[in-house]
Amino acid sequence: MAKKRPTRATSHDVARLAGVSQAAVSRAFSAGSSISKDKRERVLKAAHELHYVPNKLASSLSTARSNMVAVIVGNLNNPFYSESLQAFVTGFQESGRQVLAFSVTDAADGDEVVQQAVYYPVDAIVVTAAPLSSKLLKISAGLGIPIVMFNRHLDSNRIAGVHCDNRGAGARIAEAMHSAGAERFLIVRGDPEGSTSRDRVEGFRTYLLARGVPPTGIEEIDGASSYGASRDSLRARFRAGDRPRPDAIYAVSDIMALGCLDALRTDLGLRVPGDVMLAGSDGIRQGRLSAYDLTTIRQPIEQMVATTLQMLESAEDLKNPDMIQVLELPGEFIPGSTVPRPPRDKP
Amino acid sequence: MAKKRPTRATSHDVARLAGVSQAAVSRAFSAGSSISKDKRERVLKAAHELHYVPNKLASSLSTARSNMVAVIVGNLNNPFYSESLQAFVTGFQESGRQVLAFSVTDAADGDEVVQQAVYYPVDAIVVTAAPLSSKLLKISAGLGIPIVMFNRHLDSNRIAGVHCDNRGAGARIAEAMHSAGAERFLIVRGDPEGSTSRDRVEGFRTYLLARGVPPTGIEEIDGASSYGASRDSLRARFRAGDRPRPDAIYAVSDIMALGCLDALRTDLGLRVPGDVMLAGSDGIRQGRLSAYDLTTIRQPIEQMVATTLQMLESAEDLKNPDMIQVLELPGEFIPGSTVPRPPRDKP
DNA sequence: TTGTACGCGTTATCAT
DNA sequence: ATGATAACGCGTACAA
Repeated sequence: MAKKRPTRATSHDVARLAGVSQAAVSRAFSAGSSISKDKRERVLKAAHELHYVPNKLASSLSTARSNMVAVIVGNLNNPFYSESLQAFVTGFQESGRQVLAFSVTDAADGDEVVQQAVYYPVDAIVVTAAPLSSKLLKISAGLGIPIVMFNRHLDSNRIAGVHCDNRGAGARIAEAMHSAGAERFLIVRGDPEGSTSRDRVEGFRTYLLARGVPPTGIEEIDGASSYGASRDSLRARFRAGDRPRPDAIYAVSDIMALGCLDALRTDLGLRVPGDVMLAGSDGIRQGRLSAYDLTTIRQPIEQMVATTLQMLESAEDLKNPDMIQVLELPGEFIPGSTVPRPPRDKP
Repeated sequence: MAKKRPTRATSHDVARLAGVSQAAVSRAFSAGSSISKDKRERVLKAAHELHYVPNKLASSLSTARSNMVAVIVGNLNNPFYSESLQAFVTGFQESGRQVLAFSVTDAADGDEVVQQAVYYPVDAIVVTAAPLSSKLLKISAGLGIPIVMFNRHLDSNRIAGVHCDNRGAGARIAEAMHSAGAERFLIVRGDPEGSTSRDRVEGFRTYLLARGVPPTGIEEIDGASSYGASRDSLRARFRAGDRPRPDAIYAVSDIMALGCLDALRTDLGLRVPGDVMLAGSDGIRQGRLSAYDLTTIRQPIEQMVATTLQMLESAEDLKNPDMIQVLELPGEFIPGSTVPRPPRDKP
């Protein structure tokens, strides 16, 4: 009995068995290269026998294309991120590329994670989380790895990216609440470092101030971008009797809004929107479930991912400072049942 | 002005700049190799200047360890999968390994996806989805890549794996419902090819039949492992007036159970558990939200992932047929409010 | 079409 | 401690 060889078969092994050159094996496996039909078949047969599959890592050494893309996401327990990752994995898989997944939970270690990613000669990096401006710039310039920011952007606009009109989203929510008669507003903010939370808060505030709402009428608490933290801190805020309660709450992301909703209804026994109105932003599936039916602004994830993929197709553009584009897509207002709707027609 | 070089710096470039040999550069970057302190510093300085980082792909070519692990998940829109993936990415990241993520949505293309994964010389493959028995066996044997099945198992037990006691889970749910007085049962099944759904259904049925429930008292419909499909098909079943309605529903996974819950309460206006009782399995976060409070059996994801990681540590064992272990962990009964609870004390 | 020979960027072995 | 030099597995010019 032959001893089992511990290492996998190489193209040389196949070549030897098939009685051809190693180059022939390589050709047999690359579509559209000149090789006679019967020779290819002989090679494939031998390959099958040895359980041979080409080693993509080795091939990427010579071609300088790894066909791998690093995707850096935040906490996957936030459905927005897992929905995005799903879209990316599917999308890349279709174009024959693989996703090397990285998760950054603590904002702190964001840079370190990017560092890890860069050790692999990935064809591109997609960043959907982490506040890593300076480092990113250096990498993009120094290593020559194209970077696309998804749902994030830098003020400088020096890195390509796709994101939603978050200022507009905040403003639209403010409008809905204001026109529904709200007067005392509470913002539950997410990561203050992230552009997403910042922009939404800013859009919300700006709209209200322009409508004459006094600055003291807009309060702000922290929700740490999570369901649990939001639920806890909103409950605490409402139980602290020292200040008047808000009548409208804008949680900067849906997952936080759901925490707030459960705090209001379950923990505090309030009616939404009867006692308080509430809205979020993102448009995650969970918010659409009938038990919640959250009023929100939906991010067009599919379209955003598709756009990202397109940007990466023309990767050369990403290295040319003049061709860098930062795309801002509009969000879609989803009128749920947590903010009173305006009457249909004016009589 | 120097022209920007398009390719990334290599150890040779650094060596040249620092005036040392290429080997010295390699040593400077590998901890614990013999190199003088000042030489290392000189190298690191030069490396920093050139934005040099070691290319892990090239290194894995010589070390035969890629430090990459393929994780094949099902649809990430099922929270159970995204929670698992989150745990894997975090866990692997901590031990310096990277996750190459693959998603298989159609059960059909499962084998093809595995094929893709194998092109990369990953150190291991974790399969959390896909019904790919024969192919997997061949790969594990032929390529010598360790495989661990997560939340899945083959009848043959010839591939290492970790999963929950799904038969026990089904039985436990059956017990809760039966002792709460249910008489007509409905099973909403998931992927009939997957061992998970199959085992849970079997455990549920077996328990009831043993308690004298007639086979005609146990109905079965398809939920396609998704929220939407379950909601739709349960609604359809209840609106078809030709058969008596069940008084207990076991949806084989939580995400499906939530679909059923919304169908019952929102679409059909029924009370749960007043009119019908309902339970799921998995223990996803979403089910714990107060708007649902689903009765379920929780899978110990963290523990399952930790065990998987441990198995991979001793990768040699996975190649030795005698050392392959298939671990079955108990699930935890979570008494929610969708199945009536038994009275606390017997008088 | 086919084979030879070299390069991709690292690690590892061997002298020194 | 240090520097040549040989793998690692594959693409690909080049010559035949």
